[in-house]
Amino acid sequence: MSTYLEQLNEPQRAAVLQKDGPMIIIAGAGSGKTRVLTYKIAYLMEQGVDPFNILSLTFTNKAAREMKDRIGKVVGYSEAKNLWMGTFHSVFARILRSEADRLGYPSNFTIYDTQDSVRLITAIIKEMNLDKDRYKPKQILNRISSFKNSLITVRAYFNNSDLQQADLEASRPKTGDIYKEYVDRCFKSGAMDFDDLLLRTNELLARFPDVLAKYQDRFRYILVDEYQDTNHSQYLIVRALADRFQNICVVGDDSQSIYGFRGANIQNILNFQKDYPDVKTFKLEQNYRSTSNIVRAANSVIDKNKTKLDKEIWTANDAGDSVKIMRTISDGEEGRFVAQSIWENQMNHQLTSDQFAVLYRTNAQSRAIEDALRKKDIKYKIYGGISFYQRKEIKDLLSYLRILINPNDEEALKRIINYPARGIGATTIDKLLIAANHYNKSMFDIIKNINTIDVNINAGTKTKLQNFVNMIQRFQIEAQTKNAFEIADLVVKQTQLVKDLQKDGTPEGVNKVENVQELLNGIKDFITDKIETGEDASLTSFLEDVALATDFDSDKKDEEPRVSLMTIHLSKGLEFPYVYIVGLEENLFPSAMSMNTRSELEEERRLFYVALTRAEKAAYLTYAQTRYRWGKLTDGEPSRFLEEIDERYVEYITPKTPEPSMNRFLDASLFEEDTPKKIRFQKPIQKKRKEFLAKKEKPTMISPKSNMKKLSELSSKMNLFDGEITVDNIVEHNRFGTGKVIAIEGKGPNKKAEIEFSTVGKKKLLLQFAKLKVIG
DNA sequence: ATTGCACGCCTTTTT
DNA sequence: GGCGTGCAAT
Repeated sequence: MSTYLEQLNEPQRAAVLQKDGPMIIIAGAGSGKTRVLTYKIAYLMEQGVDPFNILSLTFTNKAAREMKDRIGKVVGYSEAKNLWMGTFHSVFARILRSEADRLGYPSNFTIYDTQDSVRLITAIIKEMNLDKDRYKPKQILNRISSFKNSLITVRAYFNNSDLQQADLEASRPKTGDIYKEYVDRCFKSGAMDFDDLLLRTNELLARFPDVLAKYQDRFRYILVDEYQDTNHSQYLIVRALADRFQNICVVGDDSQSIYGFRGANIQNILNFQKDYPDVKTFKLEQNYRSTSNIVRAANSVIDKNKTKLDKEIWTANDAGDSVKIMRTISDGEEGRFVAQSIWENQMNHQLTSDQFAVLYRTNAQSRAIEDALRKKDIKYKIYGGISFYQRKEIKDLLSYLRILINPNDEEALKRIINYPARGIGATTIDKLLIAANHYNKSMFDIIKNINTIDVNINAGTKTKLQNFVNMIQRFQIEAQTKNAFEIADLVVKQTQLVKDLQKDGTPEGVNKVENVQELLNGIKDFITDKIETGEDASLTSFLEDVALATDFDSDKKDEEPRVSLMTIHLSKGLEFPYVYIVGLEENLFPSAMSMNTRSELEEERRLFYVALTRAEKAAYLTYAQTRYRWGKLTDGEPSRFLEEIDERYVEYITPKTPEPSMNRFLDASLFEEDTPKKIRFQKPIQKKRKEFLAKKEKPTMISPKSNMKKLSELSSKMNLFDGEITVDNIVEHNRFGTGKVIAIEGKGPNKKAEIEFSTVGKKKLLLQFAKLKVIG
């Protein structure tokens, strides 16, 4: 018997050794799920199953790579390489590419991201002369997305009077027409959105029995991780593919189902037994990850949910510290508490930053945490949020590359046809769109034949369009002999894209140039990487990677350790020794949008459960009594989840604030700066829960006068207050070096200084953001 | 056709 | 507090 089997506990081993037939593994948080999946695949291969016949669907591409790596260690890398592993989206994008012609798509179809989809829908709403306040593009996209994930095609929609009635009652009778136009336009553009990757796969398997048979035969063993988060569309794909051999193994935890909003159907896991009556069920209930205080605290909360499978998570680990609950006065103080606490834990226990994670409900919360960490000089990395690839300058360059591959890509074309400005304005684009719709051709086709088609565009503009097409076609020819990096580099040079970014001279512009450079480097790395591993290094493959990459996939190693900042959703599947969960306030977590129904609230509770069970050694839960939201100060109540934790496992602590903060400028951080080493919280105090949660600490008011005095004293000491900077000052900027102030303009937050830097020349900087130090 | 500014909406969460 | 859109000015 292989040695790795000895490393498993009883239920884990049983799950690994169950080779054939349908099975479900209910895997509690931290119960060694990945280990089981890894060994299970290794075991299958040892039993003579060809890796070509194994399909493993994971939640992130990174998880797939790591698992492949671990399997490689057991059975050999050359064998493991042949496994099909990846996310639903990336695996089926690959299959769709090779079968695209069946569906009338080009094999190099574009993948539209959410931004592309929203822009297209916005355009359609405008073209249809509909009120964009009534038809909110994002809302419409969500609705279309839920149609697609339930396999409701345009035709199905128009055959379903209930759906149409619902849209009519919502005063959006044209929803179906928008849906139809959106689908048509995507098709004409040779583009699929995220949901299409699943919907079209279903279409492919349903319409072409030979294709279905081919993949059924190919994927004799199918494993699906995070099964609780699959939606109906994914569920149908899996069921179709597994239908012939029925060797289907799904792994999941109903308590960690947190993607209901994007169509995940918890029933998929709850009803698995109904679909496969002879299913074997395994339960992994021993948690190896966390202290028993954390496990018990988490259990006590999730027990409040009615909808759940029967299981009891337990651990043999030590009790460990209590879960700490911390009340702070503001979101600013919350951030400083987190930073201070991380710093102390690092000092006291000799820990590196990568042992810490800060988790929050919404991306917007990261700001306060970032500010505080930066002030303490603690390195961090943000996952999610606005991704690198969403930035305007990056999307613009990528759009050029997309056009080379697929000239029909309408969204890419609209982005770059007049960027950098070449005198092709909105009016011209509108005319082109109308012609494209009229002749049922793509916009690019119209432009290509601009001289033979009857459009009301003047000769000068026609020449400009001609030049544009010629340029694109030149790139296309070059692309046949050059690699992705050389092409991207050529595009940047020929279009003068960087020059355009440079000419505004602002720090933002500099940053954008750096981003473009980073993208070029990224393409270079991609190519080297793929050539080394013998994989597809084409531009198409790069663009697909970009479209489907998650933040974790680009995770660079050999960097210095950093604190991880991310939403709770993104933290699923990860673990950290020290976890801070911030913003535990009513209307934020649970979210105000999710408190209307029991099932929404239960999903929020599962989300909290996921957050808490990320922690190995210690968990800190914080909430703020006031918080800036939409730029306004708002009051908050402690989250109900705090009260739901069994009191035996928690402890309340209060930050010691040296001076109550009066406003943003007179923030406590100003006072802290020179005493960072002092331990800043009081010893943990156990208070009565109700009393603690109910107590409101009102900041003591300082009279505005003394306030201002204190402020200016401080600022003169610390060079942080913009009032100090005047003409002729010599200042220091952390990127541009030293310079002389030439002029000051604007006031309040818009106050700018014009500075002559010795390195980069004249710059206008917003004092609010440019952390300038007066040095003379 | 481009630029600058005011306004409004925004924030759940992601492939 | 931030971004995109729409409108007015040039």
